[in-house]
This record gives sequence, structure tokens and C-alpha cells, in this order.
Amino acid sequence: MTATRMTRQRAALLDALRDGGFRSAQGWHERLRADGSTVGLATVYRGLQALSESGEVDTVVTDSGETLYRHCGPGEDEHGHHHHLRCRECGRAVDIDVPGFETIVAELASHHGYRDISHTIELSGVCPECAAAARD
Amino acid sequence: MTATRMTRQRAALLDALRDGGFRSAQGWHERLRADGSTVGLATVYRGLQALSESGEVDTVVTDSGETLYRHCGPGEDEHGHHHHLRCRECGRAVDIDVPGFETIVAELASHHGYRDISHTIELSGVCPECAAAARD
DNA sequence: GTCGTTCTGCGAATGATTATCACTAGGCGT
DNA sequence: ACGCCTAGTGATAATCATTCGCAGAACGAC
Repeated sequence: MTATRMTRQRAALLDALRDGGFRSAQGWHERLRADGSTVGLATVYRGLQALSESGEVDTVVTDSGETLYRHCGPGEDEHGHHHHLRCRECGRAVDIDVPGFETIVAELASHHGYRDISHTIELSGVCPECAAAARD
Repeated sequence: MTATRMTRQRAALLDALRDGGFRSAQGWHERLRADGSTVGLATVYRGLQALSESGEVDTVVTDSGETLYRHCGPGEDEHGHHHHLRCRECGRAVDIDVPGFETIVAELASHHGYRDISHTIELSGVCPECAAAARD
């Protein structure tokens, strides 16, 4: 089996990840270095990728094409499909729930004969704090 | 003012674009070459970018990070914000309308105090034809 | 046809991500 | 505690989509 070892780097990543908010892979890398950990960029990418596959981090892709990562449910919610409302400025995000959306999507899909539907909802805006800050 | 000239390349792009379906920039480029036009890749990128800004093409970003382009409303529907159900296999897409979604989003946003909300909905699946073809 | 601008094409540059590969270090068995 | 085996690490090279820079070509108004 594929044993996953808990290394110093991985622990550091998980730890940093814990303070919520979306950050790019390189962003998390910087943060780790800032915290004193000597972690390679490649390792951060690998770690984030692994975590995203195991469902421990969510990922979103920005307009500019970079992938943002964020710590999410510990793992026990395999069903836990939810969405985010992310702040364009600071990356802070709140989990949201769009009632009935999944159902509507399923109906639309079958209506058109499409199968194996997957959906992505990306909501972004400016959070109260950043809006206030921007107002100067 | 910024006069937009109708060049051979741009015409060819618009023409190719007309047969619907999402394709990557490089995909459209290939198609143009296949049709006999000698167009540079950079030109295709520039053209698609311009068209997307003027609202004549829709863009979506795939998981792998490439941007797909597709001809859309001639331009008169500035309000025409709609979504797509795209086939993962052939790129064919149908326009869909998620009733009430915009409203729900607006409510959620204001509930959390977020402003200037923008949203993206990405629906993809396998269309009937491709599903049948895949079934062999 | 002439001219000023915009557009095109090419290749080089960028930026994010992934692969490579020799080396380090978890961690299980003893 | 000791060693071994393998997964993990890190620096760098490679990849891939996209953008830039610039010399020359092509629009289209006069």
C-alpha cells in the first residue's frame, strides 16, 4: 500500500494550512519559509496536491490561472461538497450552501441527456473588512 | 480611438469560431491552419482575447489550466449572462439557465456582507453522442 | 497611390507547475 | 537501539500555455 509518511515538511504544511484562507502554492511556500521551515517549493506542490486528492484541501483556480489552496474539512466528510465565497483581496472565504443547486443541476443535465455531470461554482467578492479598507 | 481593423486573420478566426463548441486557443489555431489560413499562434491568442473582452466569446478554464473559447452572442446581449453545460469529450455545449441562481447568490453575498460579487458556474458532463460512442 | 497606425509573425521570455534524480530520513522488523 | 527499504525531499531542468518585443506587412482614410 501507499504509506504516507509524516515528515517535518508535511507537518509544517498542515500546520500553516490551518490558519484558513486561500493561498497559492507559492504563497504557502513563502509562508513556510517565513515561519522558519526550510521547505522546497516542489515539496509544497506535492503536499498540496496530495492533500487535495485526499480531500483535505479545496482548490480554486483564479482568472490568471494560478491554483489556490485552502484547508478544509478534516476528511470525514467525503460527501461534504460545498462552495465558497472568497474575498478577492485577502483570500478569506466563507463556506456557503446553495440550497437545491445540486438537484437543479441534475435535472438540467438529464434534461439534455448529459451524464457524469460535475460542477464548479466560484463565487468571489470583497469582504466587509477589505471593502472598508479600500474605502480608505 | 482604437480602431479595430478587419484583417484576413481576424476574419478567419471569426469564421472558424462560428461552428460553435469550446476549443483552446491552440485548438482554434490548429483549426485555422487546417483550413488553410496561415495564422500565427500569438495572433489567435490576441484575437480571442480581444473578442472575449468585447463579449463575443465566452471563456472557461479547464482543470488543467488551459482556457477554452467559444463564440457566443454577437454582442448585443451585454446582460446575457448565462452558463454552459459542456461535454468533456467533444466540447459541444448547450446554454443553460439556472433559475433563480443570481438572486440566491446576491442574497448569500449580502448576508455575509460581501460586495462586488462575481460568480462562475462550470458544468461539464458527457453528451449523449459521446456517451453512446464511449459505450462502443 | 501614399501614409500613419494597427496588426501580424516569429521567436524569445514569462510564470506556474511538473519531472528528474541523487540524497535524506521515516518507520517497521529485529 | 540498528539497519534497511522505500517514500519523501530539494535544487534544478523541463514543460506547457500564454504573453512580449519588434521588424515588417497590411488596413483604410486621404
